Amino acid sequence: MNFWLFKSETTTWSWDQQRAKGDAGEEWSGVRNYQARNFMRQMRIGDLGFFYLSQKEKAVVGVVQIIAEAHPDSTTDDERWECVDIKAVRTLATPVSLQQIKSDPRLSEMVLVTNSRLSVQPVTEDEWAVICSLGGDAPS
DNA sequence: GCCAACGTTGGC
DNA sequence: GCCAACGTTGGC
Repeated sequence: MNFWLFKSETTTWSWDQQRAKGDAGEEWSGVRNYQARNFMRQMRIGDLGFFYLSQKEKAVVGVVQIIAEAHPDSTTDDERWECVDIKAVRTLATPVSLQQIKSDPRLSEMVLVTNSRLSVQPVTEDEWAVICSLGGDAPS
């Protein structure tokens, strides 16, 4: 089991929209960055991820699960781009802000901190547990 | 709204 | 294959 982080903006794709898709989930389409795509290729069904909102909220707000492994991105004919499907699993009791993440020494190596522009990124098991704890959630 | 960091493109 | 120019992202 691996852990990931998906970055979105409320104005583009909100947590409410993601949750409204229910167990059917939705394609994480539109990624046009090789590093991000390569991480998606490594994802397996059942892996968990955080849903992070950049720009306005700047906080981890929920947990998602991979429900389909990498496949062609339906929003382009360009064969280079692939995406996975994810579904919302639960909302964190308390959103974990970027400020909190940056100020916590246990999270200083997070990709969110060291490479803030990467939109799909890996999260270590330790980082996963810390953020779940800060969010008032059991780390499962 | 600004700007630093980063990725991509294209000329050589 | 290098690198300058350009575009985009995202925190502040």
